[in-house]
Amino acid sequence: MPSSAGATNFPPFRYSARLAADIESRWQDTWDAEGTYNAPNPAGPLKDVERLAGKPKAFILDMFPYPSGAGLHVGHPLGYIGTDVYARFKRMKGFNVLHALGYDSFGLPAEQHAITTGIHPRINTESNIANMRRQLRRLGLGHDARRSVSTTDEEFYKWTQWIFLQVHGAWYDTAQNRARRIEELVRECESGAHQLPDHRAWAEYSAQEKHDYIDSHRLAYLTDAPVNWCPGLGTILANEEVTADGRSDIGNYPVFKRNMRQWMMRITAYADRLIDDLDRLDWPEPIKLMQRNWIGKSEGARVSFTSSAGAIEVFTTRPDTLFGATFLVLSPEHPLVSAVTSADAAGAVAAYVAEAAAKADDERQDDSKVKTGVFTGAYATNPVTGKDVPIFIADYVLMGYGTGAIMAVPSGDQRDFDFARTYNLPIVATQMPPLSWFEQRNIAPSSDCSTWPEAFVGDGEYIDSANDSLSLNGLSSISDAKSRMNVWLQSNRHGEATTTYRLRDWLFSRQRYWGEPFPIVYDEHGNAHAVPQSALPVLLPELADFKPTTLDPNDADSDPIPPLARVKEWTTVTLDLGSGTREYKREVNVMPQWAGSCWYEMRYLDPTNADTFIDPEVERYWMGPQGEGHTGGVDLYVGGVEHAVLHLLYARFWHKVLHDLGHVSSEEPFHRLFNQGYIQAYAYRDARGQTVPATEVVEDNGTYSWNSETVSREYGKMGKSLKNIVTPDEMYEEFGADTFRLYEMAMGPLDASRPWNTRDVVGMQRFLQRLWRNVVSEDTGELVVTNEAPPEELLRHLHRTIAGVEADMDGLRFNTVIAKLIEFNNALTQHTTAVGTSPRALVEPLVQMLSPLCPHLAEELWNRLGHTTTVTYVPFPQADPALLKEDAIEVPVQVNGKVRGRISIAPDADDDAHIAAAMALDNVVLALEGKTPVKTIVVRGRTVNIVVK
RNA sequence: GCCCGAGUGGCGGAAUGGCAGACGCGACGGAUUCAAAAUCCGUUGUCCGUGAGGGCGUGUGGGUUCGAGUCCCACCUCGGGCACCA
Repeated sequence: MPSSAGATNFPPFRYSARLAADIESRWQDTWDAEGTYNAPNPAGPLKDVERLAGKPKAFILDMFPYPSGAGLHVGHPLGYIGTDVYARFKRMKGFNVLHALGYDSFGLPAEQHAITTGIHPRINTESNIANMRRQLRRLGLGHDARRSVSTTDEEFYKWTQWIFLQVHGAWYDTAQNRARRIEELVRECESGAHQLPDHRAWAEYSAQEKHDYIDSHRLAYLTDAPVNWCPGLGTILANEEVTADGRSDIGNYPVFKRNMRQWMMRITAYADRLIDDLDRLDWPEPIKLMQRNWIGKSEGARVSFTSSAGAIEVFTTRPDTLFGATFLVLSPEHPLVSAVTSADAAGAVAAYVAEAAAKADDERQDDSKVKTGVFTGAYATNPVTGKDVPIFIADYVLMGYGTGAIMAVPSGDQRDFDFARTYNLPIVATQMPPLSWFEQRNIAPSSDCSTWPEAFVGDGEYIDSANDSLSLNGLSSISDAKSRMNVWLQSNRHGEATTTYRLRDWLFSRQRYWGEPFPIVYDEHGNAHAVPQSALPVLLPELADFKPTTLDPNDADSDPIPPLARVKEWTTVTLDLGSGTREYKREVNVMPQWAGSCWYEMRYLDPTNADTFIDPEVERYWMGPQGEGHTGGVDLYVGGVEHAVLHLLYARFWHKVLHDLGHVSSEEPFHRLFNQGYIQAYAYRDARGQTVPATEVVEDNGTYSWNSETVSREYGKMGKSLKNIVTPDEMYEEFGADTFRLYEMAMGPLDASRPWNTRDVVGMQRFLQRLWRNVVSEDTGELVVTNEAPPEELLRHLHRTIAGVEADMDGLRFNTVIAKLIEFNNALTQHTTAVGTSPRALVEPLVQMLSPLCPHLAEELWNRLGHTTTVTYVPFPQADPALLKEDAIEVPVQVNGKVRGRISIAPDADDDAHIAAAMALDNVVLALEGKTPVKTIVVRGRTVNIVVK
């Protein structure tokens, strides 16, 4: 029925989903068979020097995907299509392009899946990867398949472990400002070149003391770090998995914040370089800002206040306001809390400390909450005023930042101001705010802070800031006042200028199974030793049960038993590490998922190298610095903003360590970064709050209904539970991959998030159908292209299009590329419809420009046009400047900024010609009637504006 | 709460400080058709006007400028990150 009706009328050679599927699978097979997208290396197993042929290189990279069990939805490939289009464009511009995709396949979801199903995570992970490869192959991405590595491959994680050993085997030399091999530190200790902290010589250190001293300098080191320990689940929890009242999200077990022995990475040693080198990266400014804020460098001072319990060191970023410090606040965890607390206050203080321990850090710092705190009953002395100031404890002060103690200057800090108001503490101004500050707040200027509604932060003249040997009075800049105060503090031994960072060292241990084992063993004294490189990889042992061992939920002092700890035959190992064959215990934690994603891009470059993680020559070619002062790194890195801080910071840190140790020539992993947006979707709920299938919802004038029941709409991610998933497979079925690719690129700028709307996809299919018809007859399948000379106007239009498309492609503005191609194709369609044929001189460049976006269709048309080789490496069309020049352009004429008409004028006409033409317009004459022109502004070729009174 | 970003027709969006709404969807009208689909052509921010034309319009309020979607200040709403999801 529908088939017979359709079959009789439907043109046999129309570009339909079925024809697209046929074209697409044929070309995908051809590309695979011919290795069309294989990129040659200058050395090593993938060496092919002939194909390098003096081309410039472009290393284009997508953020490392996790192979999810749910498969892809249409939101996932957005970035991959974007990089593919760009990579194809660069190939046509003569670049040797490397584009590949691997899998970040360790991690929690696979482990959770294994726990619930009992299926080994490797089996599950591999089938997920296979499914994702199938879905992506169908998209026609031009990836070099030989370079698709997975972090769970033994040959991959061997090198992750090797890099861990490099970090472990290094220390940071602050004098040279770089990492060096730990053996060099040992030699410097032995020779006396290294300054030891006590007065003894290295030779006087015991073997254990030497070991401890060296270990304490490593970039990977063991320490007691605070974690959320949940014995009821047997695991450590993320902050987000802990509820506000300190229990586990899952199971509602108690969670204890306590210290545990963990591997850490000394990323703080690189804080300055991680900040400074941002200046040399081509990254979006907001991302750089987020990294700078995350590292949180602040220059300030440590100031020592004397108290009954001894000196209390505070860190402040505003030493210039020390004269206004009217109380001190210690973190509840501060070691001096119990020593300073008076007998009277002891009860209240102990209760507050316990309460604070149960809160999460982010909750404690929530500035919207009322500040809480308790007076300790003790006082300290302000070193500049000599006055006694009360000591409080309050949970908004965190132990992990600065010294865990602050001097409170309520007149100059809003949190201190709130606290002072709550507890009736004195507020003393040390700076006079400018008049405008008072005006905005509708109060009379006064240095009496009782009239102030809030603290003043900014440059203002210093007042009441003097003692016998120091005066800041009359200064008006914060930095001048700071440096004068710092000099005074230093010379009077009350403190010193210092720099602190918000950045903390990186906690690197996970009490899990599905991760890289550490290449570390412990001797009978508990000392950690590196496994020799020859013993890598340290393979993950087989396991049948992946559950963490659960313990008594209320026993805060128990220790986690990670899955690996249960594999007795694995944990005990006999090795000769230089002191004879002995028995050692393996480290039973595993690395975090970040580890693999910190260096994977380098393995793409040399995926099969068995001798080294990457051949230095290969690294230099693809990632090396491109000139003096250039950091080197990936030429384009595309991924979501959600990785703005952590992944990008960790990867930069590892890269810098490898650079310092001489393993890589580049200083940074990712030279240019671009953040793609998200494709989101609408979801609908009925009156009971149940989600209903989004595809079945109908819209009528702003109201939505499902089964004639009104439903409410919400906007967010695609997800199974929201019943709003659309998959690429559905799009391949309904439209074909090229239409799907085109729609994803056309729906908005790559860096913006937008909602998916299947209904709109047909617009792109119609465009491709029109384009197809301009080349191939729908009825006969014959070419409709001839060698006729193209009309002048269309030729000009083509060259305007080429120029615009090239610029937009370079700027990753694929949505406007597509708009320009559609405009040109629409113009061509008019000609072709009228004449019956299309000029080859217009069709071929159009097909070439389309090919990065719709590679299958372009290959097919290119082939039908008589070409026998792939369109992939055909040079991109060039715009002819002679055809871009216009005889006359249209310029709007404004009167007082309002458009009153348009003039047509030569593009190189002078100001007077513009004005004369503008004044001659009827509508302008009308608008000027009875008014006096006072000024005329001409922006040549842009606008004429006549200002009248 | 803190840090970063975004708000433009019915919808997705376009616009080096210089003609707001390119291109696509939808809607409406026409051609074709026995009819429909498909295709092709046209209209489509809004209000006033038969028309030429004019008023108003880029989340809200202010400011800078001859001129502001674009720059500055404040506010509102939404999205991302906050260290064991990665």
